[in-house]
Amino acid sequence: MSEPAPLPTACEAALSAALRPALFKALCDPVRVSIVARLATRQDPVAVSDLVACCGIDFSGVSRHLKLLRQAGVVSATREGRSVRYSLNSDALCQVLRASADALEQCSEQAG
Amino acid sequence: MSEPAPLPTACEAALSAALRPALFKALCDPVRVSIVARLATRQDPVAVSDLVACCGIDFSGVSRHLKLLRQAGVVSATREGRSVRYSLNSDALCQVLRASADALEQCSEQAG
DNA sequence: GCAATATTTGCGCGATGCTGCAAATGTTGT
DNA sequence: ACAACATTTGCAGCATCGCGCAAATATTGC
Repeated sequence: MSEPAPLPTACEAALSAALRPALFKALCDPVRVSIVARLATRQDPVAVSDLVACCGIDFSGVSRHLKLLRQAGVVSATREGRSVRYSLNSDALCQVLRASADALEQCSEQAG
Repeated sequence: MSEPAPLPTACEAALSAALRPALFKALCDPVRVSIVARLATRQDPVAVSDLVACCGIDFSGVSRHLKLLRQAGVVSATREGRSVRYSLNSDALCQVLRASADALEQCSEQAG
């Protein structure tokens, strides 16, 4: 009874939950993608001022993008002296992307 | 010479290319996610009118969302009589999501 | 406390996005 | 050709987003 057979509705709900708009919203802007790409290549956290170069926009804009990415769980911030250094949550991000793919795959397997 | 050693820049570019904003833009709207989730549970293509129920918005809006999803390569459309039936490109979508995760992973492995 | 440096936040502007309504387009059957 | 049904597109309103500039906040060193 704890397993009333997986209904189509169940995996649909699971997929709907896995595909969280907030995450994709974080990755749908070119500037944010370039920030993520930049952070991905650095093991050590990077200061905001070092990210400005790869973005082509003002300090403030970069800071805002980073805030959004942080709120989406994509990056983490730690203060170090005067500067705030950001790092990419690679593992978490990979996991979420793969979980989305898995949920999708499971749905379509079950459907067909 | 064809392999000048993989620079950090190379995987950064690869990741930047893998994380195509257009795809994520397609998935950053709740209505579109529900459409994708709905289509994922159906092996056979679904008509627009059958998708309206799960969206809570007007016909026209659903049609527009489907257009955007189609342009992003997420769904495919085929006309069948009066109606146009949409189906999810599950395999392609899975592949893109996993490719993103792989590119990300490769970058962070190379970095650290 | 003050100046210097690094980042965040407030504000306003222009661009983009989502929506409903109505009109246009495509398709079938009479 | 015409009516009925399904979908798409044009239009306008409203919200949200991304941006630069300037002001505010945080931290360090004198």
